[in-house]
Amino acid sequence: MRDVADRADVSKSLVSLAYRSPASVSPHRLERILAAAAELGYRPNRVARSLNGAREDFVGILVADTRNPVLTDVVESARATLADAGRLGLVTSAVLPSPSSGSALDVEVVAMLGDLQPSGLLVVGSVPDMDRVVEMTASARLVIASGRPGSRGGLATVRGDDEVGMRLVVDHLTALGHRRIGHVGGEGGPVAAGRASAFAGAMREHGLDAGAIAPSDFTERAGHRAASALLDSADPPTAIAAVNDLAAIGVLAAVAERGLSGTVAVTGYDNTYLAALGPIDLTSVDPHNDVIGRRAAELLLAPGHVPASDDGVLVAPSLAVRGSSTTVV
Amino acid sequence: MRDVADRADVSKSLVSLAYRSPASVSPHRLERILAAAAELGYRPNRVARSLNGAREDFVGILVADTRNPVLTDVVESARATLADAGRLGLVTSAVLPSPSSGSALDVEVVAMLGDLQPSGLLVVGSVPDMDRVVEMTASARLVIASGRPGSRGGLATVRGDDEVGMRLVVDHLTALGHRRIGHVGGEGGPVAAGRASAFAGAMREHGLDAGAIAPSDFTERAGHRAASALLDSADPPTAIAAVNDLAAIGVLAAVAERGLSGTVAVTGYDNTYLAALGPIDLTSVDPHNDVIGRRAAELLLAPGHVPASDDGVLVAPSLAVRGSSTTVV
DNA sequence: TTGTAAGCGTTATCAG
DNA sequence: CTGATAACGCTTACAA
Repeated sequence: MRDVADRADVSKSLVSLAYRSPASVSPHRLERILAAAAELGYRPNRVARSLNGAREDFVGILVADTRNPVLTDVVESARATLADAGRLGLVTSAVLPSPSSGSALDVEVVAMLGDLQPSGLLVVGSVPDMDRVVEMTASARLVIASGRPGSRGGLATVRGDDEVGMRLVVDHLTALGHRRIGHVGGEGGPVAAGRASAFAGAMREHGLDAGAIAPSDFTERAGHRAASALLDSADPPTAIAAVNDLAAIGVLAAVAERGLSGTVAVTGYDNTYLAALGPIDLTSVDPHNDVIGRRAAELLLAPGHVPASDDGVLVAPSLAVRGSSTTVV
Repeated sequence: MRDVADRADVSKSLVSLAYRSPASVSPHRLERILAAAAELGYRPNRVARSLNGAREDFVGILVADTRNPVLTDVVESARATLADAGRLGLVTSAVLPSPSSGSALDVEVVAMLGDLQPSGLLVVGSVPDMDRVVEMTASARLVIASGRPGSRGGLATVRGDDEVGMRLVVDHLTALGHRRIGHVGGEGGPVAAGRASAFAGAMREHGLDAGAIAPSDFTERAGHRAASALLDSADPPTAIAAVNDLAAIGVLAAVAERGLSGTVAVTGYDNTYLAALGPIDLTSVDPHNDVIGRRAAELLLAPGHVPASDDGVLVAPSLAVRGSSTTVV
């Protein structure tokens, strides 16, 4: 910085000022400063900036699971929104596989991010030990996207409206004439639990029996097993709504094994690119992850305090109808 | 740090030393220091550490595409290896979608990472503008995993051996009796080009004609179109080796549309979880991304200079045989 | 606008 | 092991 100042024949302070508030530097000196910087290949050191108390002008993005396509969709959309606003988004992976509980917060990474003093923090997905995160990044405005519903009160949250999503599914299936509809899911975390109860609620709204819920988590194998149980029961459903796309693929296999393809309708959830693949062709609820990411980034960018309503922002999903649910009963 | 020193009744210097080389601090003082730190909730500020010239004891991981499952597999494996060695791995997304060329280096992120003075840098995938990256992170030892083959000379590289991979495919298919084998791929970058020429080489080794290469990139749609061209030609192949799993899924669809399922063998590449899905059941080359990630991390961890052989480290793949290629001709 | 000086939290050096 | 001091690259406050 001193070199730039010398070359531009101004003071070190003015160089600093030139980057932080260019407007308050006279145009001709500003130009000289930027020219000198360009010649010297100078750019302000962001780390040094972070060292003094002031919050830095960037947003940290903490991802719970880098392999989950739902989360990476949200992340990329948020990042693009931040970039459009000229704000840097630093994505980091927050979770490390642990021998004991399967996965744990990567404390070191979060600590480092906290030391960087980001002005905002976007947590994408369900990160363990949120209390720790909040504590270590106290400087930042916090928004959670696609996280555990209602895990921590008082935190701003943006997520898909699973109530509406499941209602779309049940509306669609009943419109096709289905009455005996099963659900495969409910296990593996609060998201699954929420979708199961949303399913039950939607069924009741239609005056239908919501008893046929076969426990499954988010995996293909579990979906297959749960669907097998439903299909082999005394009163098998004519349609099955799965908790996500992967489980739905397991359901499709169970249906195919019984020669029921095209007879039993199947739906997934999340509308990942899996659902659109030719051999799969799965009707699925699209939570609009891009919108979730964008809204979350906008909350972080907005001036003032982040509104921390209890429910948070709910993004309305839509239904992507495909071949797996075209049978009319 | 001063507070900890006071509480533990030692000098500030010793607290610093306690964290950087615990062995050189007498056990009983060390214990007192750690106890004081725990009570005060103190941890060394990593950012302040990075500010003075010395390289920091962590590795930055730059990912070219967070949505590419091949790359995230490599990243997670590298991260786990680093964690086992007690080394922090900070994953960041290096590429931002750009209006012009589709995607561009996120210079700000790389600059920030460079300012953090990582001791090592792992670049996963093909990142644009590597010269820029090298320049901005001069402090770090650099290793590239799963990157463009031979893009930049003199850089340490770890990647899958596509020569061997394609030979495994052709060996497998010829063992099943196939003679007319087509390839779908060759477009979309140097990886595709390399696989296409590896395919041609393997065919020649078997004394077969390698002429049937239909241009396709890594997408399902392109795979479908290319396979359609092959299958509708005068002398259609009895087996098709695709450049990756997604293109292979397009190939499967083209095969199915012509009522040739079970007759025409299909193989993919990368052995992503797609290939293992029930309705897809695709034979695929497994590049062992976990090994690639681990080897890359080990290069970074090893003492001394990173060996920068021109070819770099080649990891031998294996073949995951599934239903899509069980037909015996 | 300028120049000066203090401060951010650490590490490094060095004489005691 | 201590204590003091300088340095890392920047921001900020203040007096000129």
